[in-house]
Amino acid sequence: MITDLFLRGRGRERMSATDVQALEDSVEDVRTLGPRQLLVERGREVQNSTLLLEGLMCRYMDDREGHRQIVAFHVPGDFVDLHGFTMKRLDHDIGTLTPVRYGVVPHARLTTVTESWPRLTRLLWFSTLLDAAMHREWIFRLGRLGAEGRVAHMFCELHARMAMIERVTDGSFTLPVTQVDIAEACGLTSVHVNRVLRSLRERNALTFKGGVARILDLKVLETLSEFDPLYLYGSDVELGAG
Amino acid sequence: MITDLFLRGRGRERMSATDVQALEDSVEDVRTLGPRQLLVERGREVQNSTLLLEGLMCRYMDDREGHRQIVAFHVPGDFVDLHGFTMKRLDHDIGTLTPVRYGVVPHARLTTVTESWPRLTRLLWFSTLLDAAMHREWIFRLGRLGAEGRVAHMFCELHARMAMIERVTDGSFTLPVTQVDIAEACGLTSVHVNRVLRSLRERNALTFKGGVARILDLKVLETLSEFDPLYLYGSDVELGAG
DNA sequence: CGAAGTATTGACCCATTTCAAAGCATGTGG
DNA sequence: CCACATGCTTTGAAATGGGTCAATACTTCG
Repeated sequence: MITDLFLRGRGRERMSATDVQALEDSVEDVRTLGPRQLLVERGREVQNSTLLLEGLMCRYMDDREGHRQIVAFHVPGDFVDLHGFTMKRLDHDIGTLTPVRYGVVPHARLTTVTESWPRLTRLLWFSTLLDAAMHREWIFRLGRLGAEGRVAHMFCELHARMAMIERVTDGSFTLPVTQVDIAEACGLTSVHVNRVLRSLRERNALTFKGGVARILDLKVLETLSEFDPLYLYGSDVELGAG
Repeated sequence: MITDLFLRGRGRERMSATDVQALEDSVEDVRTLGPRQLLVERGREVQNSTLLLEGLMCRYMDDREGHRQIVAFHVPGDFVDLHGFTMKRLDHDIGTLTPVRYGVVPHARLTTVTESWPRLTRLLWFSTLLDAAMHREWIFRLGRLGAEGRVAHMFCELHARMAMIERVTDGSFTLPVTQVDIAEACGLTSVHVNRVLRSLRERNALTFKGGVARILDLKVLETLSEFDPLYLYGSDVELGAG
């Protein structure tokens, strides 16, 4: 099943067989792309949405001097640009961090879904709102946390998301990003990220080396970052009849 | 028409008469609430969504020590917690800044909308994605802009949104918030907001006094904040057949 | 008139940035 | 298999933007 990881742990389990089938049928094609490639460019009109199957992607905005702000990370199972379905043009770029495999979902098929499968429609809608909830959490961490809290928060969130798709073994997971990427997500400089990572290592809270993150003390990380995973689950999805 | 301001300038104009009617019919009741009141509490289950008709509201998250991060402002015409429809429990609080008048929209009626009015459904979905686009812009401003840029950005955004609902006269609009509120939205202290406002005044860019904002030089504000209103319009809303 | 919230200003402090240099992998071509 | 380039990480020293603390003034409202 191509869509196996979509909303894993957050409503997928309660999808009806017909809804699962309708979702599967919406995927027209599966493609691959290399690392550090641009998939969708800001302002360009889009006709398809992208279901990430394997690899890491991110969404970002560059400022006038080319400084980058990453606004979201995406892991397998994420509908990376489902918002493009109703927005048509995006306000940001979307690129790969690693080599990826992804499903192509034409907007025409999504229109059909909204016309025939109201319950699946609400679930797709819900999945875009989970992204919005993550955005809010990022606003909080940038607005209210210091450097250690921000970095800790990023690792807490990715740890939780990776765990949902069974990508965590023994507190470790592959995260093939650089310290520059972390800086661009946390609103810091890479120099300072380096110092923060050292400090977290010295606290025995976290190691990050060679693209592998190992959580040593989740409690400490959660305390530092005031992390509460509630926002990742959206508590109860209302599937309802339909 | 109660829903007159909903998506004004961003797709409302192209709604069919039946869609407008269906939206009107979804409003069960109109209520009022005083200033600085909590309307929806984080984690509490919600059964209705709120269409703001008059006044100002905001959404916010408090940290462990009670420091507040505002994650969104809402002006008349905004569906403040439409995301509650599929999320059921919110990850943040919602409160009023001024006295407000608002429409109550039961989720049961929204379920009916998704079952009978796919085009209206897509439009409602789109409106929640506009909020997400604003979130991303806030992430950018907190992650990449200095204090002046952040405050300038906030005023640029509110100016544009107020203009869409015809609340701007001669570059001025009512914005009954304190410097503390601005600080809580921009990730600054109120002391520093005060200094930034003085600096913007001395640049002849903006005055903010007694709850009234007057834009003196939008160009300067836009340059300082790298503001581009693209994200507020979503350019073309895909209404499609329906 | 007094109280409480809000705005303003000054002085000092510190977290993070900036600038600069060096160390370490990784990969490519000769 | 070495030479060299490139990109990532690490560390140090100096500079700075914004925070913190503290005092005073202004406004609104009971």
